[in-house]
Parts: sequence; structure tokens; C-alpha cells
Amino acid sequence: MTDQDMRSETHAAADDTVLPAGAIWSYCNSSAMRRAARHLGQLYDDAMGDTGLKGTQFSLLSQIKLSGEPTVKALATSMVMDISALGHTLKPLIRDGLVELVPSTTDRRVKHVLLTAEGAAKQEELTQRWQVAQARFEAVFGEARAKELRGILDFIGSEEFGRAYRAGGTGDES
Amino acid sequence: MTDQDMRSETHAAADDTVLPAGAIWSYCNSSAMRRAARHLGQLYDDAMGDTGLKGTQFSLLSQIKLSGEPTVKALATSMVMDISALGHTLKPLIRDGLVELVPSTTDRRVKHVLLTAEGAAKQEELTQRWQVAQARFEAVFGEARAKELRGILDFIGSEEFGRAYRAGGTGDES
DNA sequence: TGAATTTACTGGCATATGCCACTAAATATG
DNA sequence: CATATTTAGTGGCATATGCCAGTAAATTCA
Repeated sequence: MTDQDMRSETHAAADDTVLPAGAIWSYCNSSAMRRAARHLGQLYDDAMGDTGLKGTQFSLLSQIKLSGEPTVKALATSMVMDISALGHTLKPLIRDGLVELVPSTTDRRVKHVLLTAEGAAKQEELTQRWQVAQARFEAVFGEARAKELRGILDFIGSEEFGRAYRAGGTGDES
Repeated sequence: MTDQDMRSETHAAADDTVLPAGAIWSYCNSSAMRRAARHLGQLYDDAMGDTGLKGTQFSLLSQIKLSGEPTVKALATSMVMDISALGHTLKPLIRDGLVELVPSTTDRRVKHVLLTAEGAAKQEELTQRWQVAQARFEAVFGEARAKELRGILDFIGSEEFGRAYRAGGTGDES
């Protein structure tokens, strides 16, 4: 199986919308980001082992813990997730008793997300495992470099970036 | 390294949903990557407009085009995707007539993925739109910096990185 | 050469994530 | 105050993505 790895000939492409040869992730920022996220996700997921949870769930439990008792909306915003997507993602955690949704007493539209005792315990267990993946990543990538990268990713994930992006290009925007 | 710095002033929107302490993405490389990927995904998806397709599908169509007529396996490997995940992701594209799976004549286990004429046309249309998002991203992030970032993401998505990661840590196995 | 193993894909199940429509509740408006 | 509007969540539908089991075909081996 060495014949069909990554061809380059094929379609002599007569279109001018042709993209420079190579792979899509070598020039599309979003494709590159997704691809790297998939790889990292697999690596960190592996570290979660037989805990029954994945890296995404570790992120969620951790962010809930770090946020105190955020509202669903606030948690979604900070995670840069659609509020309904977050709602769906929380379901299995609620079903398994790791998380609870508690209606606010001051605003009946609002619900606060909080860890149950079991959820907090699980988060700590996962943190132990996470550190292994994190350490390995940094052993390869470099601790300082990793910190720098996270800074960049934080920026790309920020509302500030989103605003600048929308304002850019044509210069109009809403 | 339990340093709790980072985060200068979380983008606290205009509501009272301010997040207290640090955020998971300021520590976890994987969480940060996923969050940035979500944000970028939303931005690039928006650029796809009413084409009925998303950025992930643009990536797929583009990579198929750039690869020639890759096998399902080869495409999955290059995209750093599970082969079955790729199979599922291809279904809507096949259903909509943009992609075809053609059994190999030399190895009956294998199927080649190829764009139909419609798929190729769609890919070109999407490329036009993609360029808008790409240009905006680079207007904010910087063209050179973006290229550098893609290089880093490419590395993190590479098998080379995966091997180093697995070999790292405790420094055994391999 | 026939059995054991590996490889490539498929289908099922589960989570991740987004959009839209809908409901309830809080707010702004006249 | 009554109504219009905005805000927070929920449920449905669709794609994204992964794991596992099963199937078929190719390859390795005894």
C-alpha cells in the first residue's frame, strides 16, 4: 500500500481557483486548527484511560469548577460554544450524576451549572491523568513554547479576535 | 508548575457573567486548541454562506482534490481522522452527489474517493468564499504569523509528533 | 495450500457541536 | 400597565468524530 499515498499529478487542473499543491491544512488556518485539534484530542483522550470520560468532558468539568457556578449561558460563552450545544454536551454528565443544573432564584430563566461531589471527585481524578498528557505534550513541544501557543489560541478564541475579524475585510460590519 | 497566572481580564462581555479565576484553556493545550478550533470553525463556516456546506466539508472536498483519488484509508490518515469517522462524514457528500466511492480494481477491499463534476464545481465555489475568511483572518493575525502558526499546527497534527509524544513522558516503550 | 492474521471498509452507538423553532421569563416601550 | 422585544434554556435535526464489532479480501505462515 504505497502507491496511493499522496498523489500530486492527477487533475492537471485547468481551473484557476486551484489551490497551491500540498494539503489543505498547509494553507487553510481553520483546517489546520481542526486537524491539530483532532490529533491532540486523541492524545489527551487516551490519557483519560478507563475513566469513562473524554478530554472534552474533562475541559467542561474543569471549567465549571474554575468558574464557580456559572450559568449555562456564561459557560457557553466562555467555552465559545453554542448554548444549545453546551446543553446537549452537559446531558450525559447530568445523567451520570457529575453535574447538576440549578435554577437561579433571582432570574427564573437562568440555570447554574455545578459539580456534584462525585463530579468534583471525577474532575480531580481526571486532572491526574491530564497531567500525564500535558507533560508529554510539553516534553515534545516545549513548556515555554506551549505557553506561548496557548496564548495565541486563547486570542483566536477570544471575542476580541472575533470582533477584529468581523470588522476586518470590507471594513463595514454590524 | 502550578502557576495560576494568565488571563489578564477575561473578555467579560457586558453582563455580569464574569468568570472569576483562570480558565481551563489557559492551562490545557488540548482545551485551548479545541476552543480556538470552534471559534475559527464558526468564522469560516459563516464564510461558506448559503452554499449549504460547512468548512469541514470544504476541507474534505479540497483535500480530495489535492490528493487526486485517495483511498478512504489514505484520506483518513492524512486528515488525522478515524477511518469510520471519515466514512460517516463522506455520506452526506455522497448523498448529495459531490463525492463518489469507487472500488479499486486491484484490491477489492479498497475504495477510492473522488469528486464528481458537481463536487469539483462546488469546491471551486467554496474556495472563493474561503478566501474571504482566510483574508480576514490574516488581516487580523498577520499573514506571516498565520503561515508560522499553520506550520506549528501541521507539526502537532503530524505522525512525527504523535510518535514523539508516545515515546516521551516516562521515556520507555517506543 | 489452508488456517491465522492483517487490512479496508461498513454499520451501530455515543458524544461533540451548530442551527432553528419554541417556551418562559425578564425588560424595554409607549 | 399592556405589549413588543430581548434573553436563557430546551428539543429536534444534521453533521463531526470516535470506538467497537462484523465482513470481506489480501497477506503471512505453518
